[in-house]
Amino acid sequence: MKNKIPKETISRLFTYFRSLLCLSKIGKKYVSSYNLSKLCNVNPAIIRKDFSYFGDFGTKGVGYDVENLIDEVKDILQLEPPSEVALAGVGNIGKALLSYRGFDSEGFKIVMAFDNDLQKIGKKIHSVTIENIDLMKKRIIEEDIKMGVLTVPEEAAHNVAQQMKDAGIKAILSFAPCQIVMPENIEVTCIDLSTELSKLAYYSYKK
Amino acid sequence: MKNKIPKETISRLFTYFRSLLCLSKIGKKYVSSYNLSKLCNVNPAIIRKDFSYFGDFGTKGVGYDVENLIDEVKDILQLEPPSEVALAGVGNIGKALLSYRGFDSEGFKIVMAFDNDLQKIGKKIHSVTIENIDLMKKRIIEEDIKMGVLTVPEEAAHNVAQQMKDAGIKAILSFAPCQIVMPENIEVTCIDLSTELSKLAYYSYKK
DNA sequence: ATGTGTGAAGAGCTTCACAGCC
DNA sequence: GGCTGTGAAGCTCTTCACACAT
Repeated sequence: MKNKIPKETISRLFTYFRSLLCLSKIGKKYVSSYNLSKLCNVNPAIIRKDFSYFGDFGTKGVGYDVENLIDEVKDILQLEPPSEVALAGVGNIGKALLSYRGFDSEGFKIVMAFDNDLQKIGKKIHSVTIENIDLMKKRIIEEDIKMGVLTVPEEAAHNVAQQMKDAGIKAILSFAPCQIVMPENIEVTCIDLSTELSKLAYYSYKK
Repeated sequence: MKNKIPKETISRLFTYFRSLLCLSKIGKKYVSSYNLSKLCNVNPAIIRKDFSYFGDFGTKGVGYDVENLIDEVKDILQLEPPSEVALAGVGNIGKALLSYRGFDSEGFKIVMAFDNDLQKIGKKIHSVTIENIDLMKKRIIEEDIKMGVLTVPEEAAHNVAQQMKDAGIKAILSFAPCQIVMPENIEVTCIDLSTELSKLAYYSYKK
């Protein structure tokens, strides 16, 4: 039962979680893998297998208890307490992330933000005050933050990532359109918006 | 040689493309799969296999001709001419995408943008004038646009996606934190920024 | 009758390792 | 010697199909 868990499984658990919250909101008590599959666009057998990695959450002939499943998933994904995150670069994407609500239930919280633009420093977005990026390393160490978001321009990306590393950050989500090279022990995810668009263009041609 | 091509291969080609442009910029004439692997963080054997799906681009004992490979990849990914894209929702993420440069070489071009905020309508961002979203369907049909980007709030997402579908859009990139349900023949990619952050939090705990 | 949990089969992708060419 | 291109092996994830519980 505690075999290797595919990392796709983890990704899908987030999707299930979203759909389960919706079901909970409309008062659904039980859901079958089949019904969940329609909401999430995932094969029912996969859904059952995904959950079965972590335990026997369902009842045969009935399905899964929505509230109970929500709690189990929360637990698996360790959504509580939320991780504290530092954000560098308050441009458009940075602002979008800072302004995003509903983070409470999502397992993390942006608690500090940095920029090098004096116009921006001191301003407040959703209860986070923008600080001078020169102080970033010090502040991250002070507050013992372990996750960073990189929303700075490409030319600054490597430098800022390096500072995050030096400050003891263990995971970085980057939106810079370039590879961020970090040692093995630091988890890095790069989301390149333009590449995502290009990919989509490619796939839409194929139809 | 023209077997099934893994979709991961396509994703990686975009990564290679980025690195190849860098190599070209610094005047590198040839690159081996090994050197490219260090830039892209991908196993050299995979790189060779990825290219081999499309032809014999390399020279044994030498490597790949950078300029030639760039052209081949451009061709494979059909980056030219760029696809025209319509964007709905000029919030922070919408603005970020509109402001993003370097799209020329990337296979697409945002040619129209829509919002329902009268304050925004008529304003111009990077040569694109924001139009009233009520006119979206008509305008997309007029200009025969086939790709759409959804950067509207969650509550508007389904409605706007539906309008795009009705206007004949074939591919949608959505940043709304919810599943967008579309018929099989419409390609949909959802990027949920908060889920990406949560995933990263999960993986960083595991270290 | 309905729907989970799961071993086994199948599909898809990666890695190995080496022949062949420069 | 150096490096590609590729069959074969290995691995991982998905799908099937059915026993079993309600």
